[in-house]
Amino acid sequence: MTTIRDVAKLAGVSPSTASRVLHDSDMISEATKKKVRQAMKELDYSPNYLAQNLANKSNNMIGIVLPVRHDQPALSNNPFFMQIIQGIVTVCNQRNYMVSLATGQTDEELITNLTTLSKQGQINKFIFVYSKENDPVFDYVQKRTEAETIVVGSPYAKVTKRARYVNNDNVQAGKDLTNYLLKRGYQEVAYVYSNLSEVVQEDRYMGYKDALKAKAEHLLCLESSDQTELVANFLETNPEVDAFVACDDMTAIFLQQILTRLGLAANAYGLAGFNNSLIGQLVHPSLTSVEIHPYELGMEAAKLLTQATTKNYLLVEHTIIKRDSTK
Amino acid sequence: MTTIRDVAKLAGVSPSTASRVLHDSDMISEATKKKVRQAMKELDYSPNYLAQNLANKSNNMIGIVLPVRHDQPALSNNPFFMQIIQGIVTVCNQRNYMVSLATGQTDEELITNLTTLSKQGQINKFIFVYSKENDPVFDYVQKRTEAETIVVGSPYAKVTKRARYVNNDNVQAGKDLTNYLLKRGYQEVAYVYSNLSEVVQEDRYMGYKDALKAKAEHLLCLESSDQTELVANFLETNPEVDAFVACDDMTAIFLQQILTRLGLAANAYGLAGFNNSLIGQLVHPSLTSVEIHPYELGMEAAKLLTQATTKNYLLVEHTIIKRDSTK
DNA sequence: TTGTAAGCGTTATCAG
DNA sequence: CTGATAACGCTTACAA
Repeated sequence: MTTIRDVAKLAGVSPSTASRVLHDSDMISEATKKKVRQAMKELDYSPNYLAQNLANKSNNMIGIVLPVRHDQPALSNNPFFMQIIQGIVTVCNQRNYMVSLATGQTDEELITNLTTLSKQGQINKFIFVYSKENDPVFDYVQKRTEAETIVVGSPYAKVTKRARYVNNDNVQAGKDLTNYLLKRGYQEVAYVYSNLSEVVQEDRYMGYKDALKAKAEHLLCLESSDQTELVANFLETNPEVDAFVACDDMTAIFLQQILTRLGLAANAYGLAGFNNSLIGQLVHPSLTSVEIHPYELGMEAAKLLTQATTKNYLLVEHTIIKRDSTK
Repeated sequence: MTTIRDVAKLAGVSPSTASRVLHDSDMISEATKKKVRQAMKELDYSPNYLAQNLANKSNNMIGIVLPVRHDQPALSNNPFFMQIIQGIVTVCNQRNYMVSLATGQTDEELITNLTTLSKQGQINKFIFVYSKENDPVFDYVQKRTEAETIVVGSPYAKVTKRARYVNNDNVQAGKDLTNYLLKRGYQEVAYVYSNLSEVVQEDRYMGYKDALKAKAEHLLCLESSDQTELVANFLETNPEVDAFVACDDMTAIFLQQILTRLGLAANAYGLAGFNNSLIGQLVHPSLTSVEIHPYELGMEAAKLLTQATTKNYLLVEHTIIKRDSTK
């Protein structure tokens, strides 16, 4: 391992000078900067973060908090962890931050792990990649630690300087998607959800309602692709409906399967979902969906933590991906 | 932040003694151990890893290598990243290892990031959570670094002490699943795949073939739920087929959709997949599938790296989850 | 069995 | 502008 002393020696300067060059201090002459940088290159030097952090009492680590293992809702609510994480990691790598992970089997275990991470003085910046109501883990971090926190997802708690959010504008997305269907010529659009008590589904529903204006609302609650009867009844009671906005792609696909099973043609109804999941692209007819850009969500969350900023609530754009399921 | 000096002072010993107690050295008397531990408890002390690692020139960090962002195949091949990662993190947290992440937009960027991590002397243990043929990133780590590596997935390269694997026995799983269908009374089982050049699909196919023994093989290549014609033709040419083993749940679901579209009853054919994906449970009829225990895969990978062991190839058990799609 | 002191690689303070 | 020196928190010879 080559250290900053080696660099200094080769460049014929003192370690402190070399250190200053490393940080591009403006109290160093261009001449020596050149010399030192040359030496760094020759020795293929890269600084030791452990030592840097120890000396600085700083730390360039951010912790990603994953949902606990058995938290099915949190896990399935958000099929984009990987992409969010990739976004976070990309930004952090660029900015020379290390990314560490924390999770556990249970809330208690996760809290213990987070405490350890935070007490060791290693990490005082966390990104929660899930968002859920009354999360004891989140509450703990807020109350018992000094850590700065970003949540990716819908805010359940109050937004503060120490608890900031990166999210999509789900209300707007719901509105946009519904309007898109209306513009495509569909007359009566229904909203399909699985659990309205989830903020995301609720937000998208608000947007849907908003887009309808004078038009009548049609609501269908669908939890699996088993519920053929339920859908048949719905179609009978709501014969005017000619399109569906589903709260997510999975729900949309369940509906699609049921419609097929009911013997309806592929394009009998307009159908659109959210999240632009892989499976939605491959299904027949391929599903129009709202891309929510999870990668960008992750990037923004990481940026918020790695730079001075006043923002504490940040919205990431969405995009409607038009496919065959909407005429 | 409370340091080991604080502990030592409170316990009335020297820092080195306190340090020794921290590591349960056997050259310290039980009496002083007790005193020191008491002090640690009182002060709620926990050691600073940065300092420990710096002093030790050791490092208790392992790096998880994610596929690069645009590597769709690697990403969709493996819908279990999150669970694998949770397994890894759980074990590492228990054993006081930190987990760090690396990824990038491109192979080059990822390689740069890994080099940095490794040169800084921070990390010399990596877990690749994806496995792919001729991966330049993997090759780089093998050839240019001293790092120990574990790959979760099918080995593409030679297994060595420095490149170890944790995987399922996919051949056996293919065999087991096919045999299960045969035992259920299905007579002629077909294998459905999307790309046989992927080791996983190929392995499962080998197992399928193995289970058939005297029986005839039937192969169907299906890439999306669009291909209604293709399936109709297949059924015509292979009228004796009464069940399908699909290379994964997604493929199974595509087939299920097409069969429905062809007007066939839900249980006209037996159908089973692999991976026990969420969507397979919710689909109608719910899908029999092989659970491959990704969480355990992650745990085993982490164990391999955090304890002395001679094993360099480890198989994790699979389980057939029986649902409605197989009578 | 315990304490002293040097050192891990870096940075910050203070002199020059 | 640059260089010595002490310090970050911990470990480990070496000494006692």
